[in-house]
Amino acid sequence: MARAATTADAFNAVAEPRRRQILDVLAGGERPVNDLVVELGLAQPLVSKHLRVLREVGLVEVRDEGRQRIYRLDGHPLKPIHDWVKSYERSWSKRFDRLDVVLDELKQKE
Amino acid sequence: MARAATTADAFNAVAEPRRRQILDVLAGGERPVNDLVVELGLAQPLVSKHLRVLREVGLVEVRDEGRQRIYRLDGHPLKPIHDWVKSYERSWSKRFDRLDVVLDELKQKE
DNA sequence: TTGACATATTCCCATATCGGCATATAATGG
DNA sequence: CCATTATATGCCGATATGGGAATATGTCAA
Repeated sequence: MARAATTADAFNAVAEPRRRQILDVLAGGERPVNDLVVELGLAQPLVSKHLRVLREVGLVEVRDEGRQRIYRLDGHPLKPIHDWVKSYERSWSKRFDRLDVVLDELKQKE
Repeated sequence: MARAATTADAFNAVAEPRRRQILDVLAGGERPVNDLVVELGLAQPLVSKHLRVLREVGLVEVRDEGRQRIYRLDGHPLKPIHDWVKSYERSWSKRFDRLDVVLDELKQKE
């Protein structure tokens, strides 16, 4: 056995910076491939490949329009990431730090 | 040029399921390596390697205690992930769907 | 010191990945 | 049909990766 496939889920799809860039552009509205190529300054085949990965995990959808293919964002697959990360929010949030202090004090008084 | 390093940031560190498992266990409190080995049922060297990646991105910290090394969670590096993903929340949240409807209606009335 | 325990590191393999280049496929305009 | 435009795919090379096995390092206990 060897390395496990990594492009098979949203966590991995999004771990690649260029794919996040693509999503960030698409967040501003749907785009044909060439717009992405221009905006990101990447080679066209590279963009197509990244789009493929994003498609396979459901983060983008395509629609044919003449000879163009319009890509649109679908953020649903990001929800599991959001949920997982959110459970660690106490680690960095000042709000939670203060809450911990209060809870500790309460515990002292018991 | 070729493949870019992927274990160098939190996005990638966390893209590996077993590393998320490790963090999930550590979320319950600090642990020596062997506890992780037992709880996750992984080979010890493998756990040490994953811990190394997590250490390098700052997601865990170590403390020596006798012949054990106690690992502790530090969630701070997760904040950028949280922030990035959060900006896509409208994509899946029903709340935001309803907000969009309201905003569209307001726009109609102008 | 010696031996047992706890952890990290090294070497190796199989494979997944990103990027470049060339090429295939597909739709359109003439 | 042909040329052009738009996109996807295939192949290749370099390298990163996860896991296994063996071994190194480090610490304590007797």
